[in-house]
Order: sequence, then structure tokens, then C-alpha cells
Amino acid sequence: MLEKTYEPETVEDRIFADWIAANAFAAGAGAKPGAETFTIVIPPPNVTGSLHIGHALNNTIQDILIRYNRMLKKDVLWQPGMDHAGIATQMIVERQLAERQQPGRREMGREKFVERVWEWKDESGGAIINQLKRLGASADFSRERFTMGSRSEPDDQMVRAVTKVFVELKKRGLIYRAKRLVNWHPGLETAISDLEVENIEVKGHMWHLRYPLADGVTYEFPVAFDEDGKPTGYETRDYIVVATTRPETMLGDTGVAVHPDDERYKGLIGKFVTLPLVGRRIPIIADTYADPALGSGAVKITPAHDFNDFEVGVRNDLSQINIFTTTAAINDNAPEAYRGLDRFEARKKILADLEAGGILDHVEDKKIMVPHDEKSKLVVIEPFLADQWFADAETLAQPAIKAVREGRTRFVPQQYENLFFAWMENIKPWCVSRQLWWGHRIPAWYGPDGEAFVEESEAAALAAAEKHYGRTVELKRDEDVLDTWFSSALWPFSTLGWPEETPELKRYYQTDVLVTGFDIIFFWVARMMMMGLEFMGEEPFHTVYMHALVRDEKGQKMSKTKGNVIDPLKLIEEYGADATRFTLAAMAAQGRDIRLSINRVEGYRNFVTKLWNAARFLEMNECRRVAGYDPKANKLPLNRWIVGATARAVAAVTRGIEEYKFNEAANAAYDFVWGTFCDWYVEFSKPVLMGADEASKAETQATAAYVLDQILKILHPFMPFVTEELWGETGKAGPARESQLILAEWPELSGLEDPQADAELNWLMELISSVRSVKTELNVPGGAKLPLVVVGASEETTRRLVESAALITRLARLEAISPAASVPQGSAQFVVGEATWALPLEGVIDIGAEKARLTREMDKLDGEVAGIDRKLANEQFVAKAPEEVIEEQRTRREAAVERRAKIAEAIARLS
RNA sequence: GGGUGCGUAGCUCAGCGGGAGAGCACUGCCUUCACACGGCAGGGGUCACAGGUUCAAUCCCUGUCGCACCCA
Repeated sequence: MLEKTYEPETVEDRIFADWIAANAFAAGAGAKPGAETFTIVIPPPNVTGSLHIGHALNNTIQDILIRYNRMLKKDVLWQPGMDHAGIATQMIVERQLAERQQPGRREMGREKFVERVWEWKDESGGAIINQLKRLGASADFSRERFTMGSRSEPDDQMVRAVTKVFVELKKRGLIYRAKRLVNWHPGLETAISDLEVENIEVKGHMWHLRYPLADGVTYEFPVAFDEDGKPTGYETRDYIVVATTRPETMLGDTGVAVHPDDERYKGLIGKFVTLPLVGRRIPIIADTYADPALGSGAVKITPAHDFNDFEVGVRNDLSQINIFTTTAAINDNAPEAYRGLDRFEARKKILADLEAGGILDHVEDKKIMVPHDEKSKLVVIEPFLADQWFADAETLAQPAIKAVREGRTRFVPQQYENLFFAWMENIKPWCVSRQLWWGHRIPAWYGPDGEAFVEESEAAALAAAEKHYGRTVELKRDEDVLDTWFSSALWPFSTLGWPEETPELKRYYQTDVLVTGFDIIFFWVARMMMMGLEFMGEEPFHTVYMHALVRDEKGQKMSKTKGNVIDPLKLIEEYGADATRFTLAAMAAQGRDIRLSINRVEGYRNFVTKLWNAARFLEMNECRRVAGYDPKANKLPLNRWIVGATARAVAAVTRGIEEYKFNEAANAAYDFVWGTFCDWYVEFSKPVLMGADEASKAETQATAAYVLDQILKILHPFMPFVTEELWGETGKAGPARESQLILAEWPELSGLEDPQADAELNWLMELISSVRSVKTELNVPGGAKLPLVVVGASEETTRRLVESAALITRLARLEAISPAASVPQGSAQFVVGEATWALPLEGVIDIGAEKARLTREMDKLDGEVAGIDRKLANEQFVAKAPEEVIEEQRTRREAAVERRAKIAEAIARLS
């Protein structure tokens, strides 16, 4: 006997263990022989991460797809794993060392430190994998991969894949080493990706500085203007005003730019200024980068410390002077007075000195965008000139762009293709080197003169060097590691065994769908596509499903600092994994963010309980599965109707999942289970189950059990735990289950539609609802049982009444039903079908209230008829609207008119 | 500044050319033999605003206002 309420916490762990024991998540589990494959690679979560609500949504959707396809009996692989999160992991371990007052990274040395990171990984990394399990994720955990391979196997295939790709790309000219401006993290002393930079608006200042002209040059600067803005007065200046938000970078200025068409400064182009505090003579150049409308119209150029200035410098052949150390302190390229100062200290001192020297013209407040590292949002990122390895992203992007243009990879929803194109078509060289220790060390060895030998092993590099130099030389390996995303980009094929030609690689690549949030389109999608196309010659997936961002109920992005984070693990604890999953699925409408509210989760928890109790009812009434039950052979309209409705529900859920409309699928299941099966079918079944007609009873018991089975199947991808539990419980009676629900076959029901049974049951539901409604509106006490009188019933109605009398009297709480030639005095009346129905309430009924009620209904019908008449009277409508629309309007009108006539009669009878 | 998306019931959201929907919340009744995490019945919306296209517009187009996100 099932408990009264379902308690997820006591069931979920056990069910999960059962699945694992049955090997149900293994690639190909339950597949039909020769079945096609269905593969998803998890977008690898970060080894330092823990499950947040975005992961919960992401993995719920993947699991729905996986479980659904597994039930279609395909050869399913859900490939799980994690990435090694170079920066984040190194930071955590360094912080840990500091907290424990142990020797730091540099004191400990590289080898020991990396060893230490592995220890951390083994002890506390990867919590998220267990959290995914709590969510019910049915990934093949036996195949779990890690982008760094494994600690015990330095030559792990995951590592070899990365090395091989790097070496190959170098040989193909798609990776090169160059001195370029990169985004530099002065705290970690490493380059980071431009995607790891977040521009944050802060209150800043615009400092206007007077740079003195060199060589005694002066010019006339307009200071007075007429109505048309034409200058009318000038002053003689021996300086040019430049505006900057970062005055400390002036130490690295190597030019001043003005717009070539800017009349104010035309005469100065080609002249020089003397850089204050430094004394360097730098040219005034013409470049359209200078915006005459912005600031003073003249702009200082610091090629080594600003991305735009870098470009200007290249165009105008300006030198690049780096003034910062790797920790963003002033270096020896600056005047002695500033050396060693931190960038913010330097700013203060420089401003003070400029002011003292009369250089500072004026200051204005300005909101400025400042690059921060997007993790902590605390460290200001510096554009920094450094030797780095770059991938030629532009070249690599072309086939990926083409793949999407030509539809070989499709985005759902499609609008995200625009975002993809926008980024891919303006893609910058990808800096792939990081000055970290935790990561894939770059397979480059340098000779004595700095020549780089990029090979898969040190031996190969030595051989190449010997060939190059004509003698054996000592080589020094590159200190840097690769961007974590470099290895993540290989995920769709490296996890399948590449560079080995494994059977898995052959079988499961190309994978099917990548499921991800749009905020990460550039990280996963773009890079996986580039590498997949380059090394496998085929797109890594044919479909990219972009799901929404989960926000709080007010639409705010969840963040720890805001304190509005909803922890999915808490939801799972409180409401169960099934309710959590179902909520996310039901709210996952395409192209729209999810505003998650606890109320919804609670509502769906109630749904889980409802399902549980329906099963409990069936159990109590001995609704057991019957071997050889044929839903087409049902005799009772009730059972013929419900199997047809089940078929419609199955079709709706199937369509929803197939079209990635998870909310539609979830809602279709919800509506059917609660609104149709529980609210009507179960109620209808009661008189039969408690009646004396053994044949009907048996048929209903078998049908109920059959329908519940279908319900468990279609709900399983959304609510795997409770459905599996019920599958097990209901499997205890009747024929033995062939498998767990997870490996059961998805229903494909056809030929179960029965319009006649539908019509009959619809009529029944309308009749019962009408009685209830009238009783409520006339304030008849709920418990009171009234007789129901029918007038003008057709033969068909009479037959239905005879067959279903017990059922109607029960559900509508009636005393009896009887035909009559006319409506009894003082009755409440209503119309269903062709007949008029009456509830005799002589003496009880408030004639005025009843009249008012009927009049309201008549008015409504009048309104409807009038509306339709307006349309039908419109010649244009009749001429231009499609025939079926016109026909539909006529039918509706006819029905309304008929009904109105009966209501009118009913009113007349009251008077 | 450029781009994208969104403004539908108190809240969270579906629907997106021909009869305004769901969940939660709300009101009333019901301790009816699965379920009060329940049942039954209800109330509640000029579908942001203004134009336009159309026989017909919540739905398509244009503009305005408001909000969100992305990029500069």
C-alpha cells in the first residue's frame, strides 16, 4: 500500500542507486539492435563549481532529451565530465595555501604545486557531479572525463588530444606567437580571454591636460562663436589640450592624435609636443580615431596600454612603450620618480605633479566603462603588451559560420544565429596562452636564440632543433599553459577517444544536440564548432538548443552579492528533484528568461503528490495491469474515451519534446494527468469500480492501470524518480515488468480515437458541470441532493442517461433523474445539448436570483449572436474570408440561437 | 550610441491573424469512501500607448513610452 504522500527524500537515493545498479545510464543501455545513436556531451562544468540554478535547468533539459531518446530505444550516450578551470582552480589552491600558512606557489615550485592541485581536485573538486546525480541526471558516469586527463596518467588521451591539436594548428599556420596587447590580470599575472572581462560602468573623471607644444610652436584656438557656431574670436595657445580617463598612462604616450578634418588643429599636424613629466618629444598625428566632438578633440595615444591606441599606433608608426610591470606597477621605462608605484598610487602622484606644473586644465566627472575580471569583478584588467600564443580565430571561424549559414548546425531558437554571426564575423585573434601552472603546458621548446619548436614531445622538439641548428642544443620549454577553453573546445571528440580512432568516436560523433545558455554561446558553441570542423571535418552537433537564463521572480539576475540566489539543492531537499525539474521544464519557454518563483515549485510538488494519490487510488481499487490488454477492445465509452485522450496527450508531449518546447510538453502532461485523468476519469470510474457489473469493472480496472502506465512513461523524462517508484510499485501486481521505467519504451499510440465516446463523455462532463454550477449559483447547500428533471431529451440522450444515471447522480450529487413533459414549477433550469434540465426547488429557489442568472446567460448569448451577425452582414467578410471560417461562424451562431431560445423559454416559465 | 528581446488577470508566464488561457494568489461552498500538497464553483484582463495593413489584429507593420540583456 502506497503511503498517503510521496516523500522524495526517502525514495530518490534508492531509485538512483537502482538505476546505477542496472547500468541504465551506460551508453547504449536498452537500445534496440541497430538503433540510431543519440548523443549529448555535457557542456563541461567547472571542477571548482557547484550546482546553481542555471546548471539545474541546463541539465534538466539534457536529461529530458536523454531519457526521452533512451525510451525511444535509441543508442543513447550522455557524456559527462568537467573542465579544469585553470584560473579558478589555481586561485583556490593558492588561497588555501595562504590560509593554512603553508609555503606559496612560487616557494613550492611548479611540480609540487601542480601535485597539490591534483590533491585538491581529488579531495574537494568535482562536487558538481554528485549534485547532478541528485538532480537525477542520467549521464553515463562511467565515462566521466576531465579536460586535464588523470593524475596517474600524464600521457592521458585527453592530454594528448590537446597537445596534438596545438601542434597541428601550429603546423597549419593557425597558431602563432606574437607580441600583442592582451587583457592582463595584474593580480594573477596572466593574460585572460576578452570573454573573461566584464566592462563595468563606474564614476570616473575626464582629466584635461595641457601638453606643451615643442619647438616654440603656437596656434590660434577659437574661443568665441556666432549663432551658427562659426568662430569669431581666437586665443593664441602654445599647448594642446588632451583629455584622458587614465592619466597615469601618459608616461607611455608616444603621440597625440587629432582628426584630419578638425579645423582647430589642422596646422598642428606633423608638429610635436613635449610630454610633461617625461620630457619625451612626441608627434601630433592625424587619425580619424580622434573624435572632434569628444573632449577637446585631441587625444593622447598610448599604444602599449589601450586597444584603440594600439591600432592608431600601428597605423601611424608610433612606438610602443610599456610602463607597467606584470603586477601593474610602474616599470623602468618611466621616470625614476614613479618607478615601483602601483598604478593607482602612480595616478595620484602624477595628477598632483601635473597640477603643480600647471598642466591640468580642468577635470570633469564622467561615467566610464572599466574592464574588470568577470569572476571577482574586483580586479581592474590592464591592456598589456606581452608575448603570447594566438589562434587564428578568424580563419577557424569561417567553416563554422558556413555550417550555420548552410543549416548543418541549427540554433533553437533560431534568433540566436544572429548573435553567433555577430560575434564570429568580428572575431579577434584568440590568445590561448595563460601564465599559470595549472593547465596543459604549451608544447613549445625554445632554442638558445629563442626559436620555438612546437612538437608533441620534448624528444621531437630536440630532433627538430638539431635539424634546425645542425647540432644538439639545449631547449627550454615554454612556461605557459593553454586557456582552459582550448581543451573544452575539443570536448565533443576528445571525450570519445580522439586522437585514437575509437569505436565510440566513430559511433557517437557527430553528437546531436548541445544544450547551453546563450551567455555562453561563444565559449562552447563557437569554439567547439571551430575545432570540430578543423579536426573531425564535421560539425560537432547538428542542433544547438539555447535555453533561458534563470532569474529571480523580479527578473534580476541571481547573484551572491544580491542575495537573491535560489539554490537548486535546497529546492530538491524541500520539494524533491521531480518538482524542481518539472518547474524548470514547465517554465522553459523558448527565447524567454525564466523568472523562477517558489510558488511554482510548490505547485508542481503538489502535482507530484496528486499523481501519487491517483496511483494510490488505483491500487486500492485493484486496478492491475492485465497481460494482453488491448485498449482498442474496450467496450465502455468511458474507457474508449480515456484511451483516446491518452493518445492525444502522448502525442502532445512527444511533439513538445521533439520541438524543444519543453514547457508545452510539460503542460500537456500536467493538464492530462490532473485535468482529465484525475478530475474526470478517476471520478467516473468510481461507480463502475464499486458496481456489480464485473465485466465493466474488470475492463475499467485494466484500462486505468494501462493509462497510468502511459502517464508514468510520458512523465518520466520530467519526473524520473516518482514515476520510476510508481512503476516499481505497480509492477508488483499483474504481469512482471520487463525493465525499469527508465528503459521502458516510449508509447506510440494510434487508432484509439473514438469520436462517439468523446462526444458522450463531453456531454456527461458538461451536464455534471452545469448541475454543479447552477447549484452553487443558487446557493444550494453542497450536501443537498436534488432530483433532476429532463425535458425534451432525444433518444440518444435518454440512452446515455439510462447508461450513466448512477454516475451522474453521484458526481452531480443528485437524488434521481427522471424525464418529464414539462418543467416543474419553481425549478432552476439550464440547457445542455438539445434538452432542458430542471432542478425542482419549489420554495427554496429565489425566483428573482434565478431569473437574473438566466438573463445574464441570455445576454451573453445575445452578445455573441450580435457579434457574429455583424461579421456575417459584412459583405467583405463573406466575400473574402475562407469558407471554413464563415461556416464556423454560422455553426456557432446556430448553436447560440438555439440555446438562447431555450433559455428564453426557461425565463418565461419562471414568470 | 548600435543590436536583440520583452511589456497579456494581483504575481509568474503561455498563446501570436477569426470564440482571451494556465499555475500561484483571491472569494464562496465542501471533513463526498486517492489526495486539504485536496474537491467543486466563482471573481478578476480597453492583451503598454498611438497610428497603419486586413473582411478581421492581443497576434503583422510603423512610431512612442517603459523594462531587460548583449556589444561599443
